[in-house]
Amino acid sequence: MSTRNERSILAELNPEQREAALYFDGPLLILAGAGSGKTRVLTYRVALLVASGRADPGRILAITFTNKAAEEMRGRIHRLVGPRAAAIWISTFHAACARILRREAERLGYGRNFVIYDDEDQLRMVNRVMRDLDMDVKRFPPRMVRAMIEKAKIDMVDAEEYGRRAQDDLTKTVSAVYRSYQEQLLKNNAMDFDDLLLNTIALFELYPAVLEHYQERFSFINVDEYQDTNPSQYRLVRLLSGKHRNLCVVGDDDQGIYSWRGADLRNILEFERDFPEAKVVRLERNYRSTRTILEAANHVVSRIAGRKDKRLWTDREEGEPIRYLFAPSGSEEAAFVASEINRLVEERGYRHRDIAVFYRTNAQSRPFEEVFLRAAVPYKIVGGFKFYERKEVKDVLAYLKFLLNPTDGISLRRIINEPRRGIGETTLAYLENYSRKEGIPLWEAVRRAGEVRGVGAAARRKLGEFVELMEDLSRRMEEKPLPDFLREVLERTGYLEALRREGTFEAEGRLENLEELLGAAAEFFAAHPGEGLDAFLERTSLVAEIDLYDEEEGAVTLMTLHNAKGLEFPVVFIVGMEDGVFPHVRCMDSEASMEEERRLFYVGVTRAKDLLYLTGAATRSQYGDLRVSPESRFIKDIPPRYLEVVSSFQWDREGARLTEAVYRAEALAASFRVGDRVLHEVWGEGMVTAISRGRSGPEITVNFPAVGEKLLLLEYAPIRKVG
DNA sequence: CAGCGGATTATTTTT
DNA sequence: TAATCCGCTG
Repeated sequence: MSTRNERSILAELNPEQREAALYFDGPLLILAGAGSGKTRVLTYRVALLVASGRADPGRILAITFTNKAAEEMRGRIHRLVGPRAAAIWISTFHAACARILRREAERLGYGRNFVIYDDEDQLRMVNRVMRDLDMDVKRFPPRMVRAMIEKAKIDMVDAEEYGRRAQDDLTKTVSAVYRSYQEQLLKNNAMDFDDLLLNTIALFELYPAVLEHYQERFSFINVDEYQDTNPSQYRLVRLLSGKHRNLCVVGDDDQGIYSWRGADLRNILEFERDFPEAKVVRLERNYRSTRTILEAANHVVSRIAGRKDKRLWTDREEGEPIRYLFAPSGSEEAAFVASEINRLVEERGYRHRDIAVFYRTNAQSRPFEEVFLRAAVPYKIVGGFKFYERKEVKDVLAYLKFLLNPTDGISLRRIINEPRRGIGETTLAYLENYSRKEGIPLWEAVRRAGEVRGVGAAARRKLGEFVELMEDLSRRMEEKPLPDFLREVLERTGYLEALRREGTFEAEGRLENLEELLGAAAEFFAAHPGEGLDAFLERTSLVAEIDLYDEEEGAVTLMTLHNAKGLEFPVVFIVGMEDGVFPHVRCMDSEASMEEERRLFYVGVTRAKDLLYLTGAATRSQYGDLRVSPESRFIKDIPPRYLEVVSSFQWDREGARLTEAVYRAEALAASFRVGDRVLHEVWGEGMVTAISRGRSGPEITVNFPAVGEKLLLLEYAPIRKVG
């Protein structure tokens, strides 16, 4: 195994990169524009710390935005310095906190095998708490309450504080739920995502000796994507770096796109105020994009107020113009993208995996999937239906969480009657009531079902069987290798059996997913021998969308713009360029959120190396209705000299054929609204009750007093608007 | 208690 | 449109 010395590592950096990678005396801010080699600098910096002997690998902490980024960085550092890379802490904030809490949580009253609740678990808990408190869930929707609690946590406002600030009915309600929710989580030995950060902060603040231990331990701290850190992450960074102040943050304020999740751009904008002695290095040379793409990107963000001044440059060639199409309809937009992809692959030698399609919201992937299937374009979607959020996967994980931590009532509730074992809502209500009254975990109440009033003989017997099964499985967990144990859980609980019996297409898919889960588990335990079930569960809770992305596959990648951060592709399509879609309607009413949308656009544009396409559609069918939008205002941010406008009728083959017919009907559809009065040649006057999209094109539903409601194909219906 | 079907409702981005 | 919820029935 050959590892690299300091000199050969440095040879691969430009002067600014080298300056940043070699600065080890106190706080350092690296302002790194898109494509400027930011990850490279961070990687090399850590490698240099190790290679030069300046820091023991175990005393370096590197925080990345996703697990995938962490693994990539570890791989790259490994290539530079060899096996020493294994001792470096490289992870996301959440994973690092989870790791610390595994060791220290008992000080806060949690067991060390606490479980991590995801959004869905959280919502269930909020629901349960609200029901217990007899709250009006119509007036205060649990989803909203959950979001408000989450917001409070992001701002580090605890239940106490929230209660003091509560003014109106809504905040008072949320305050009561928040308090009880937090109590329940503790009782269940569970933490939600935000708790991982907040509890770590609490740990450090309550136990100065513990803080000191970790301050000592992490003598070099590096944080990537610093522009997307939130207040609690900021607090953690301040705490950990408080002693040695060897803190290096890397980021780009122009790429801050997570303020809706609590990220605060001030963290990066005011770094120099926080650390007056900080050194600042700017990386402005872009190695990724053509000059056209880069210039366009510069124009997109140049109008944003209060940004750190920087201007990216490149010595790459000018490149081809950005192609822009505003299609008559969503299906034509998709058809254009598909035919263009085919052309790029057949005539210009691009591979499918060189190409990406970005959109604002996950729901926008559908029309592309449909057209890609028809046009035989291989594709894969990042995000959307998340593997670890599928019902069957979550069910099985709930079994494991429960076996590991029987105080976890949310998981128990989830599995106690899944598959159906005749333990219904009524029985559960008795049990939950009992557990609340006695102050014992739900599981304890289940075991004592005999003493619980109201539980009938049949239910009691079924509960007894369930208890026996769980206790037996819990014993087996110790004895068997974990992958085998997983299969045993699936078999003995009857979960697989129930799915097999169902025999539907859907059940088949679920079975396949479970096989995949077993495979993932086997893989995990092979890669991490000696790790337990808790480590596997932690991994499954903290995976991000992008972590599951594999760039080796020969397929076009479809993903949201948010997921695209940090990636690059030779060819990029940004679709749905319409006001209301991108920028999204919900962001158009405030200046701050419009700026964030603009930064999101900037992120998308700067992913492209050689070719960039922007496409939009005048009409789309949405929620069974036809919606009409103007082109995105972002298009006007790009000087026309960089754009080549593609006319709707310009493209060839399938595109052209599709267009003619669809265009007529779509335009027609756009001219009708629900509530319009129309005149039919035969049936006379009627009122439009719906406009929809059928198999053979747009359809219109009209209610005629004479003959009732009729569904008509717009293209052929002999109708016209009256009045 | 489970399953069905009609009604209702939500539609941003995710660690 | 589609996914979820709710209430009714067997």
